[in-house]
Amino acid sequence: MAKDKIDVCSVEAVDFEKVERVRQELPPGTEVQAMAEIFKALGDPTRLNIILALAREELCVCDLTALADVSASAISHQLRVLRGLKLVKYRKQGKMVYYSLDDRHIEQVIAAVQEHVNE
Amino acid sequence: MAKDKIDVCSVEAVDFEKVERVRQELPPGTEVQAMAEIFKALGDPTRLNIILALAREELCVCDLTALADVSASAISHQLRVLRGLKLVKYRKQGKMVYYSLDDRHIEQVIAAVQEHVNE
DNA sequence: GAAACATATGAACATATATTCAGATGAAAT
DNA sequence: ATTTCATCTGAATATATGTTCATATGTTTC
Repeated sequence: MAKDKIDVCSVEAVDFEKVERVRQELPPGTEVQAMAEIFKALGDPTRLNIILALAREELCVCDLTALADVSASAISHQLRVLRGLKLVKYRKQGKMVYYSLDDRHIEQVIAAVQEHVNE
Repeated sequence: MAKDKIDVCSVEAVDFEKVERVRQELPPGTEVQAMAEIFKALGDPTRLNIILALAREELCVCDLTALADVSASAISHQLRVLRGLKLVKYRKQGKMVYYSLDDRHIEQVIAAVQEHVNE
C-alpha cells in the first residue's frame, strides 16, 4: 500500500505508533475488498428486497418480480450478482427457477442493521 | 407500491398466496431503504476501512488518511457520509478532530460478514 | 413442430458516486 | 496579525451502476 505515509501530515501531528498498531490489526486488503462487495450487494434496495424475501421463503423469479415491483429482467440481472457472491442459490423445476438464500450469516447481518435503523 | 402485480406473470404461474404472505412479513419500504443506505455506506472500501480502523481505536482525520491511503479531502468527504448515517461521532481538540464509532451494532454486522467471506 | 411462457443475457442509457483540485474555515504558533 | 496547519466544502470529472429494451435460451403445451 503506502510506503511514505509519514508525510501525509506533519510528522508530529500523527500518532505514528497508534497508526501502525491499528494497521496491523486490520484485515488484509483483499479481505476488506471482499467484505465491501458483500455490503455493496446489500446496499441496493432491489437486491436487499430480494434477500429479505428469500430469508422468508424460497421464491421463483416471477414471485420476486411481483414482490420487488421491478421488471423480471431487472430481477434476473440482480439475481446474477447475488449468485456470483454466493448469497443465493437456485433450483430449476421446469420453466421455473426457484431461488433461496445460500448463506447462514446474512440473516444475522440484516438483523443487526435492522436494529440500528430501528433504534 | 404495486396494485396490479397479479399480471406480472400469467396468473397461474405465481403462487399468489405465498407472495402475499411474504409481502406482509417484509419490513416497510422506508425501513428497507434505510437499511440499504447503511449497507451502501459499508460497501465502499474507503469507508469500510475507516469503520474497521475506528472499531479498534479513536483516530484523527490525519491518522485515517495515513491508514486508508487516500487524500485527506477524500477521507473528509467520506466521514461526512458516515456522520450523516450516525455511524461515527467526533470530538474536536484544537485543530484536530477525533472520530470514533457511534454504533454498537456495526461491529456485529462486520463480524458476520467477515465470517461469510472467510468460510 | 409451433406457440406460449419463464428466465437469462447483452447493449444502451441515464443516474449515482468517489476522487481530485482549489479554496474556505478555524485554531495554534511565531 | 500573519503564518502554518488540520479539516471541511463545492465544483468538476471520470467511472460505476441499475434499469430498460430487444433478443436469446430452454421448457411446456397445443
